[in-house]
Amino acid sequence: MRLVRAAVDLSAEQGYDATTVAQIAERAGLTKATFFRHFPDKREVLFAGQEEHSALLAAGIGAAPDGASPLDAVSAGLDTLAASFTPEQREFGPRLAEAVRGSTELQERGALKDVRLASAMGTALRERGVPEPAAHLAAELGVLAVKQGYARWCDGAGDDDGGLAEQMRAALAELREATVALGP
Amino acid sequence: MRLVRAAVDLSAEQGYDATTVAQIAERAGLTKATFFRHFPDKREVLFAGQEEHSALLAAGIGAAPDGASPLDAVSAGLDTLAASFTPEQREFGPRLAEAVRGSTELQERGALKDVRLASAMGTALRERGVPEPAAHLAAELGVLAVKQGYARWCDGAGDDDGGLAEQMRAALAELREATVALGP
DNA sequence: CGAGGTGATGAGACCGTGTCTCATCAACGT
DNA sequence: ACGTTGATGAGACACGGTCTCATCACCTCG
Repeated sequence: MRLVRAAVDLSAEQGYDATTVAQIAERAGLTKATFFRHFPDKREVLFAGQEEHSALLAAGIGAAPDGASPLDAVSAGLDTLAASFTPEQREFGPRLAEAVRGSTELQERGALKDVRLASAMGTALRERGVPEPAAHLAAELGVLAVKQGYARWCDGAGDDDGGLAEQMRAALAELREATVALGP
Repeated sequence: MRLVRAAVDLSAEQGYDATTVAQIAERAGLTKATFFRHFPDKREVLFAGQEEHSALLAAGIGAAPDGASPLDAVSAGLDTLAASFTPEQREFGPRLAEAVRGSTELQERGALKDVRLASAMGTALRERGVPEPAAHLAAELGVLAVKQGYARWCDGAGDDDGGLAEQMRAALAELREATVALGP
């Protein structure tokens, strides 16, 4: 979408906060009113399409084999999610991260997206019979794995350290192992 | 603060989204301009004073004995935080929760506050020498313990099931035990 | 007691976000 | 050619949030 590209570019040039919706629309050859027909608010132009991530994670978790442990199910969710990412999104990641770094408004929206992701995973796990607070916990690990795995995938853009799914699964495994170091 | 009371009352009556800053200020006998001299934005009138929570948690974690495990340190942070809560905040909790339930705007701000909390705890743990990703993980457990412990404390308002610190520590212990149920 | 300083407030202009309504225009099938 | 549909533009509007200037109470110092 031209609007997304315009928003990312302008945010890189002047910062997200200093960029107005009118500017974004103008650079895309449109007007403010049209912008809001495509996105419910200004922040969403950079975060659009994340409800789908929740759905994919939940689907993957639900489709995991019956005997799978909670973290196995989460891992299956990660695979399903990772499969939906395109190479284009690998370049978008760092640009978004840079914009978010400079704007509390975007950090806020990002935090909400993460909460929604965790909530979706928790629900999917509970539907598998995982009790609380294990479901909550596994969901939280899942979110951390998604974020860290995605970050590493974006970083290692050239050198192929494996696909996104591998990065996410590796991150989850590390988190799993770290639980034993938490204490008595 | 009269402004806080006015904001909570109006949010309960009409919902937070349908409440304007001018209304809040008017009910408090003030004006819009004065409202923004006390709070940086509309959301903050309901979430004010949470930077202090981060500081208290970090202080408690930093002051934990040298041999303490990461979760022990978190537990010490919970104690320090819990000690700062007043009975008045026990009644405020459910009212805030109700307002948040009806407003994505407030959910967003709440999510950001949680992220900040986790970030502060993670930093304090890293300063104790806890490596990643254990520090991140312990911080996340800490946030869950704070939220769940606080919720239970508010719920059991009349019947004294123990203080806030006990509720938070119990929640943390449950989370700790749940880690073994996550899978291989 | 009066002059000057300080801090909190009010008044109101101003810009950006987000919503809404009405008009325009191209594409489409009939 | 006609009416329909969908995307867009134009502009009014309410609200959030910032800023400047004026007012007023209070306090201190001479």
